Amino acid sequence: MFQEPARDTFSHLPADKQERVLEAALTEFADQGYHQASLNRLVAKAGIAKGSLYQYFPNKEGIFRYIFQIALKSVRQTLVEVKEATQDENFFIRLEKSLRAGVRFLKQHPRIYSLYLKIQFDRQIPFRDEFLAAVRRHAGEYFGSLLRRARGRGELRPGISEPAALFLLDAVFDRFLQAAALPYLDVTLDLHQAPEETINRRIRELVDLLREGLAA
Amino acid sequence: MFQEPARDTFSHLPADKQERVLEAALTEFADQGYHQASLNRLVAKAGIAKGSLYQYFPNKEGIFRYIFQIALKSVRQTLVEVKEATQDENFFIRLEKSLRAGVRFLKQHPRIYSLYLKIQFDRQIPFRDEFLAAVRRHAGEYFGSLLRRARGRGELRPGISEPAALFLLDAVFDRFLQAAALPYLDVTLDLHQAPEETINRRIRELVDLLREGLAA
DNA sequence: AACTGATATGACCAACTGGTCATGTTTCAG
DNA sequence: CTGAAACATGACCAGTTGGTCATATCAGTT
Repeated sequence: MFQEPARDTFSHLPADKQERVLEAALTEFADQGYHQASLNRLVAKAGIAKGSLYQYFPNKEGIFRYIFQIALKSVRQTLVEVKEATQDENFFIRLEKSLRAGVRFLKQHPRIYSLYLKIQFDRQIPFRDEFLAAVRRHAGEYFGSLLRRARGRGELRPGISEPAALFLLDAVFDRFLQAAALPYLDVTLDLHQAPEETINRRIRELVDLLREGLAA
Repeated sequence: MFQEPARDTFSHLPADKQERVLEAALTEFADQGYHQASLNRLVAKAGIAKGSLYQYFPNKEGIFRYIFQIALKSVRQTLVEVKEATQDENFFIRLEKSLRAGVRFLKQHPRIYSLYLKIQFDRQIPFRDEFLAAVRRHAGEYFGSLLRRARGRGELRPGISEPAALFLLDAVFDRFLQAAALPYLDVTLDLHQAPEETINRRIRELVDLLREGLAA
């Protein structure tokens, strides 16, 4: 899917310089999105010359792709870890733990999460479709795997539509993280910058609703 | 919350000219978002001179605010209509009809919906917080009203957390519309440009999950 | 016809963008 | 010590942006 968008020069750089450039790039893209990101600001932040940037990467898009690859790798790793760590537990417990892991990721990597949101809602990012498809595929595989395992163990109500269930989980999960990351996006949960205890209580309430439903 | 961002001159304009300008502005902002929107393109689309635009509005932000007000009014009206039309029906039926109305709105006003998405994920839109708060408040009041009515009639499982339920509804609703409007945003439902019959089936499946839950 | 205030116009401006490139500087093998 | 390849640099470029303004045109009143 991705060919290497960085030049050899970049990989030969001293590690701390690479780090500085990647840090600056991640910050700039996460703060500004793709189009609004300014390479002039980026090089200033990284403390390198404009020309050097073009020795490391072919163009703006190349930098963006490189950053995105790193971000995606980080997400993938987290998903795998949670999946393995909860392998033998009950489905709804796994949901809770997945949500908690998501919130943790978001606090540890706020810029990666912000980058993801930017991609999601800025059409005309080059290759945006590829990027989004990759992320969604990961999420879909993750929840799909959890769902099938749960069904195999008889933890699910028979006859429910798997695509619908997958959609529901993805929607709630995604929105929960958004609400925890951004103000104004949750109606009444006040998740934004809430203490961990509050967040965990909300997670339990939500999973309870998913498990038992709303109806009397 | 909003003072009038358009100049008198604009309101004195012949209706068809106003229409042309507003059409062009809505299209440009919906397609490009706030920052990416180009006033040069806008005036070209509207068929007016650059200077004229600045006779009608004080600046770019003023145009944006004006467009947003119109869009919000349109959303508000739709919500009120659905609410009144379904007043006496069962809560879960109302949910289904709300979702269907949402999808209908989205097909009829794709640019308004796109505008909303753009606002949601572009920090640094001027007064973005005001805008988002206004939208969320409407959604929250709508679902809150439905929920309280349902509880009053004993249609809800006792003891469920209202904020959590509200969050759940808002999340599913919002994501469902997003999935219907954009490709790549739904994992497996394939709502994007799906025929109405498919969409309605998915709505029923989803509401069923919300009603009865996932657990065996 | 003459005057007047509202409206229309597009050349123009400073600021900024992504990207280039001639010219230095550093590194290191022979 | 020499030479050449790798790397660094920032002035520079064409293009675009939001916004201005002197000037022209129009509509309506006297």
